[in-house]
Amino acid sequence: MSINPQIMHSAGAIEQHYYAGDYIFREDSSPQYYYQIIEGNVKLCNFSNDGKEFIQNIFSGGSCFGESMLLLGKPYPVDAIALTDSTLLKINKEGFIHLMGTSPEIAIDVCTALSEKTYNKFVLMRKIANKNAIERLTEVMDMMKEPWGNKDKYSFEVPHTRQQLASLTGLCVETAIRAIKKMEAKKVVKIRNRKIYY
DNA sequence: TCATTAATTCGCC
DNA sequence: GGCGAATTAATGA
Repeated sequence: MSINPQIMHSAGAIEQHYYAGDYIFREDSSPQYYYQIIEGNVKLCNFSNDGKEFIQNIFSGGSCFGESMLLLGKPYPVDAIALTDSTLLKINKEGFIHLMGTSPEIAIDVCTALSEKTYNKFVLMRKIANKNAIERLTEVMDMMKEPWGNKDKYSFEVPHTRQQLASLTGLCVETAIRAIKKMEAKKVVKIRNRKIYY
């Protein structure tokens, strides 16, 4: 669910390239753009004072982000960081509002994308609360696997490091690793070359 | 290829 | 469960 890149271009959107680790925007800064990913992966996250991070969300090609804060006019509550080298399409507030005004389809697409993210957030929050490490990781992997066509066991290679999985679930790395090993023993996942298959 | 850095794992408390 | 150290993989010169 995202806006046709050509339409965005004609409305004044610009492409911007980011290298892995680059900040796209920072917490507390003021929202300027609607972003759509052409290529690459982006995470939205927070860092606590002691340096630990909590990943709110990870987006890949075709996804968009920043729309909720753009219209709200409040400072960003998260950092956005490129996980891989990424190309993004961004459009400023005026252009974005204009686009929404010219086409009901686009407005609906944007709303749908936003709803989807909100929905996933709710699901994830509910699953992550009050559960042990194994269950949290299972839920996160379920959500990541869902858009993947192949539902077979072990068909899905988890595209994140253990660090990232831990940051997504609010666990520490060691706990995540221990849980993943138990999951392997229970035949929930398979590990090959440190890659996790679910 | 070697050196540096990041990720993972393990032992210990 | 968390800390520090050891091991392994990835990255860059």
